[in-house]
Amino acid sequence: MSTSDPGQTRPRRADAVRNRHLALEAAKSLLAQRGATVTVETIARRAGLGAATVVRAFGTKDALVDAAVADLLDPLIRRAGDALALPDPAAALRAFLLELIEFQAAHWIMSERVEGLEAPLTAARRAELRKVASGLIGRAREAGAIRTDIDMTVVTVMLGEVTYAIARSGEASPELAGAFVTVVMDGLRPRP
Amino acid sequence: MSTSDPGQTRPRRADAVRNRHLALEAAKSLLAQRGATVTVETIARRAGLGAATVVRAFGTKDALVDAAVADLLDPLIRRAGDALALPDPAAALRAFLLELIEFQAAHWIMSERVEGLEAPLTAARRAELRKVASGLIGRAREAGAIRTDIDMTVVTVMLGEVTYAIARSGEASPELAGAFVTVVMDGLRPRP
DNA sequence: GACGATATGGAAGGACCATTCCAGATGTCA
DNA sequence: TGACATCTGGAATGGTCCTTCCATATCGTC
Repeated sequence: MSTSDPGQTRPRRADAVRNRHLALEAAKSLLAQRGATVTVETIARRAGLGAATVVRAFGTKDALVDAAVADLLDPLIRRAGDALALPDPAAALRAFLLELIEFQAAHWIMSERVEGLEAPLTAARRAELRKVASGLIGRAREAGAIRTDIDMTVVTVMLGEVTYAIARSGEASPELAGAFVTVVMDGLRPRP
Repeated sequence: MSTSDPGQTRPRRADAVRNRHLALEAAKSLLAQRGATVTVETIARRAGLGAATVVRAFGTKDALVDAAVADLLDPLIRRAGDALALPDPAAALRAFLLELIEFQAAHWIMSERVEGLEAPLTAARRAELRKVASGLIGRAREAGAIRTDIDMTVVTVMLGEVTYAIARSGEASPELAGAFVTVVMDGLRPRP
């Protein structure tokens, strides 16, 4: 389902497009701040719209959340791609981990279980992110910066869960994040 | 407010005591399995009681959850205490971490944010657990098994969050848990 | 500028859930 | 065994929230 479907359905009215955008931005901001418990009513008020309008623009609240989270993930994916261009693979991985922690700490909704929630857009972005992260890890491994006695997919899962955890803990101070990344990177070094 | 208050109020009736126990056991089991979203009605049905009876036995659903989670934590605290008696501090810490992961993986509710939930009983148990864990970490540190360039409270927080994260990830396979503990323990070793 | 298609939002609908009520059942104690 | 305080659970209550309705407003086009 792409944004425009020329030939069959008429294009949506300009105000509908604008309102959809307003709703999405409001949702992104509030979901990041307060998580998935924000009510549609709250999102609508922030966007300066009626609750009915917000829901109608996406079909259901769940679809709105899906779209908003997917949108939030976009810049993170882009920055992970940028890290792939850095010359030092180990430094790139370290930088990415720190960014991941910062991102998750700044986006409350990222730390919520979304059990059984139909979220195709979010799932696709997560897959993309995982792919880029695997690239970073693989590159560090090829460069000899990561031990090979542990399966690479295990390392990938581990880093994902673990940055999540650190981000979630209290205030996720830079000190804690730094110490954590140091410990894990050291632990991942090939054993002498 | 202690369980018995002799001299003032009469002791509770035997059936009330028994039903409270049934409700608590049902709650423990269901909370571990499905998390805090289980309804009072579900717990009541499992316990073979009416929903009103279950709520009345604890005052509110939140109080019931608090009591149940506190109860679930008890055996874990006991086993952590046992680990303190092991001769090798590093091995004791490692064993405790593995147990912690297994415990959290087996108890869904342990991985839920309980934001703003009044939970004095649970808070007390968590404090106890943290104390024992600090003992384990401190002992390993004194034995020279843990680097000293990272603040010990940071290490404590880190290990807590991080076992949580690993437990939460998918099925928390023993393989993943083992790899994770290995990496973190290696990363925590004093740098050569 | 006018007309039809589309969009809006306040209000109503409907689902879910913790908690309270109360009439009847059950334990407790003399 | 009888009297009475306590306890029980089905039903009622009150609250929250997503979603749908529909009369009104706005847009797009001719």
